[in-house]
Amino acid sequence: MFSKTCRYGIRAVLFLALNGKGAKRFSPDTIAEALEVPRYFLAKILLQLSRGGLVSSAKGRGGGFYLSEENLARPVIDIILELEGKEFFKGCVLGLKRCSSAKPCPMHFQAIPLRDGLKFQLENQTIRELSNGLNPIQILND
Amino acid sequence: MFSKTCRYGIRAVLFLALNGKGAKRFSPDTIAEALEVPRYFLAKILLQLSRGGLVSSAKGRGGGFYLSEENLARPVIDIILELEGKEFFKGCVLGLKRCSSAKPCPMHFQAIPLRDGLKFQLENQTIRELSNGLNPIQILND
DNA sequence: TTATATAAAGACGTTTTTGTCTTTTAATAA
DNA sequence: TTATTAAAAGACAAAAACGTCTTTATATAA
Ligand code: FES
Ligand code: FES
Repeated sequence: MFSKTCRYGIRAVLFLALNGKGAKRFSPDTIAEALEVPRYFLAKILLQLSRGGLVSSAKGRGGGFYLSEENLARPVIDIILELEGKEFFKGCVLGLKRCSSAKPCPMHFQAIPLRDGLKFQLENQTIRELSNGLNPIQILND
Repeated sequence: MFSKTCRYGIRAVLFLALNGKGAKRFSPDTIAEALEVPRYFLAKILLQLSRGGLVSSAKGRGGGFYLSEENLARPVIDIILELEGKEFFKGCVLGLKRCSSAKPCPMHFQAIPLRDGLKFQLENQTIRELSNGLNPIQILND
């Protein structure tokens, strides 16, 4: 479904949402240890998310990653588009050049409504909303 | 969504379903040219499908790939399970060790119903059914 | 029996994804 | 100002996915 990059990224963002009360900052190492994911790899993902405006960061002593109000107000889908690419929810599931109900491939009407359904949900839910009422253990590996 | 292996494989199976009236056989080259996919790569995919009992083949002069009655009666999902692996429709979309509604990850209730919906459709549709009423151009690239 | 056509097997190469490590830049505390 | 801390940048490497090619086995036709 999602790449490891994307899976780690979503969980890291939610980790920040759940633990960041009071302007706390977190290093990639701290997050990676909590989520049990490769630390250097996660550091790169956080950097990419930072470039995409999905997370905020501060350099130097006392610095680290965190979520600003703006970050929290972003729709969840933006995490996925940033890490999987802008085309993730576009195009034919069988890889054909065009995708339309006018000339549908054999799987079009089975797959596209479901994909569009997920897309709609993620477009209309902010990171804050997704993290609300979430138990911190829900992003942990066991 | 699907890997290239899986996308090429599904289209190749449907090519055989649509063109195989009258016990015709097709070489990987013929199929690859029609579908505009890499021929040697497709040959490997067809071999894997053959091992999985999704397509049939005959060696030697006049041989090639085709679909038997048994092949046509297989559910569409088996193509995907063969080429993506048996775990494709299983497990947590965020990669967590366990997936259950008892301890759901943040995306569980958004993603799992949709995935299960697609799974159910593909389990309950045979290759023959999927190919019925299909226009051959629907598996072509343009 | 011989030539030919074809799948099967397997070696090899390229690209993308995933993962690791070191060096540089910048912010803060003392 | 100096030491320390932490993100940013970038080099490197392993694994998986994607793709190509050659050789071998086998069935059919002549
Ligand atoms: S044409 Fe293939 S998914 Fe729409
Ligand atoms: S727990 Fe993640 S999808 Fe079910």
